[in-house]
Amino acid sequence: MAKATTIQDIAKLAGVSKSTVSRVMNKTTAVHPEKAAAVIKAADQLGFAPNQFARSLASGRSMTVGVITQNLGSPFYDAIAQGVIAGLEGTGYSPIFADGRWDRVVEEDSIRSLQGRRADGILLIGGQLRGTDLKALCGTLPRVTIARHLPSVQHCCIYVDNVQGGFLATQHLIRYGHTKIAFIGGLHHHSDAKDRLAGYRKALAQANIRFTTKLVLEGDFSSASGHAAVHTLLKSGQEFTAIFAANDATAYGARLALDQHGRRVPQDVSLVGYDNQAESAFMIPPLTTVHQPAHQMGQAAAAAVLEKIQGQPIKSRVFIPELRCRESVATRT
Amino acid sequence: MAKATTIQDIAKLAGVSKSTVSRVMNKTTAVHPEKAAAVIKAADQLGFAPNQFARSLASGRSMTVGVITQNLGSPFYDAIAQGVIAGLEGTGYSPIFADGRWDRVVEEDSIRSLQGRRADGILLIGGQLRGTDLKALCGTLPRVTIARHLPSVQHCCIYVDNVQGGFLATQHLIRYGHTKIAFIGGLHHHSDAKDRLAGYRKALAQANIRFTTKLVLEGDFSSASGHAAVHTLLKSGQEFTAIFAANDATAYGARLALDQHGRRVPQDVSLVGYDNQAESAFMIPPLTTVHQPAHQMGQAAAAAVLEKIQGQPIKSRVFIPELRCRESVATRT
DNA sequence: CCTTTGGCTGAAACCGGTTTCATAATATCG
DNA sequence: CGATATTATGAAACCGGTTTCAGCCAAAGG
Repeated sequence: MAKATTIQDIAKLAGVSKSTVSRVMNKTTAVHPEKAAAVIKAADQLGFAPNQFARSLASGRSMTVGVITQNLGSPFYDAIAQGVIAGLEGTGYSPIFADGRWDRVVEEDSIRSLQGRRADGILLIGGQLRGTDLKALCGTLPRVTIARHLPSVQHCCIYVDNVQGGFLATQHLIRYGHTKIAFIGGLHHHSDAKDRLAGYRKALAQANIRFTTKLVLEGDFSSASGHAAVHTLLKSGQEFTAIFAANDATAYGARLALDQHGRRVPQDVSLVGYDNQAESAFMIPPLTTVHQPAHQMGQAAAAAVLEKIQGQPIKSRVFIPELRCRESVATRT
Repeated sequence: MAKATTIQDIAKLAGVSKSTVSRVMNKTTAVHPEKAAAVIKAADQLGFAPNQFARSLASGRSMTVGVITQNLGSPFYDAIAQGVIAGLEGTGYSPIFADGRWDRVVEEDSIRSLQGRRADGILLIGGQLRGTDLKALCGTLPRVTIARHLPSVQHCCIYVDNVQGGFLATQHLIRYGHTKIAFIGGLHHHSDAKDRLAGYRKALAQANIRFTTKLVLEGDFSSASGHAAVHTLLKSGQEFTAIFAANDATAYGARLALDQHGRRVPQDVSLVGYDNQAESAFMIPPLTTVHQPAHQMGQAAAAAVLEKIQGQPIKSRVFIPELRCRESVATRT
């Protein structure tokens, strides 16, 4: 590669010292307008792009925030990541991504790598590490956790109330007269899935409906698992008139299986999902689901970590999910 | 933040010079085993994480490849990005992402920013910039374009044959007896959409079916646009027995609109999409669509740019799309 | 007219590594 | 045993910026 143009080249061309060039670029001190103009002209002419490494090394700030994702590809987490990008836009900070792949060891490596890159702050989307591990690993490095609630008080978390979401979905079905409501969960060690199940149980209890494990199926947040779960459920002979799926993808699979067994939605079986994935509004019938303000959470988290970098104290924030009523729920016949 | 430990601290603790520490860390030259052990022990003790900025500044290599995306959130482009991540895994190189947002100016800024971060290579997923602009901007910096075909010879492109994809989809419908096939396109300035339309026309011509603009609708790759297009089509009174949608999202919208107008799929109208999005296999009925090996393309591109960084010459590569037959196409009645 | 104030500016130190170079210590060889 | 080849190592230069510091010069004040 032809060596990139440096601040020194510009200084020579503009007939000033490199200190002056730096001052023009950063507007740290007033410089004579005439010289400033010459510098800018020279920079333009040479197509100058300051070496971020040198800049960061010298200033101590990297102007980046590390974002740890868990296997992109899930609509909910993708939306959060986009919110983060949007929230960082125009702030001078850039995100650098590292993938944690829902694996404790990989996640730890990712954080170390981000530290090596001297990220000014860290944003964790989901993740496996415990609060204490994080603290040990990051020290005083500003960090914010998204879509996960860590009990530790001083740790800032931006998350959704999944218990409430599960409650809303189930309550909605109960209001339509359903009492035999199946729940297709997610991975049982995943806290979101556990919380949604808790919300489901809470709604049941409030309506004096007996909870039975026979109506809770294990899934893994995939459409295939929803499909399989409905097969299992139908084969079990257990009666049900409604299904609450732990996420929309699971609901899609469930919907297909129901169709394949001649059960109509919503006439025979009502269905509620979770996530309000883009495709859900165009399912047949359009899927009633629980909306999570993923994009806003991402933005809020970006703003939060920036504030923390600036030394301001920040507090955790819980977002409230909302039910999006469409056409996959009907009164029990 | 408490100042991080530096190579100098370790040198002092281990009683050697910083050159020696560097040598131990990088295994560039043999050092006395005893001293090496002392260095390693000191590094461990102090929890040393080398400053990537200093390292990159000194060595001139950043060990990163810049990836320019266009508004994450589209399944096809997301899959490519994941392929890139997978392809870089274990190579020592990390991806840094920058969003081009399908905007020429933003894209140019992104490239500059990546140059500022001294990326060793650049991977462009989609994008707006012309080949000559790119060349002017990047100079000799290794770069590979994914999912777009630039005429310039020396420019390496990893892309799919969209004409062939459009051809396959349309031919499939023709084989099932359809002659009145509507096409719901994408943005008409988008080359993928244009190519798919060209494939559609090619299949029609080969079967001696007259092409009419009355059966091609303008969409924007969104479900809403597919939904609207079908409304328009039905209102126009134009007869049709099949629809080829420029992507799966569009097909979802079309499917819903058909349902709302009492047209059954596939009995009344056959439907083919494009992208083989994850949800498509769980649509009702499961959607026949054109599969693009997005993940593999991402991996191939990552491998290509790495080779180019190592100075090896690389050539463009075109991937062939495949039809995934499911249940949304039936013989014309 | 001389001193003080204040705005600009360049020289130089510094950030934390890598890498070159010279040198001291040791090994090999005739 | 003396000369030469081979290691191992530290000193110092360097990467490309930022930032401190001192100095210059012009305007303001006494």
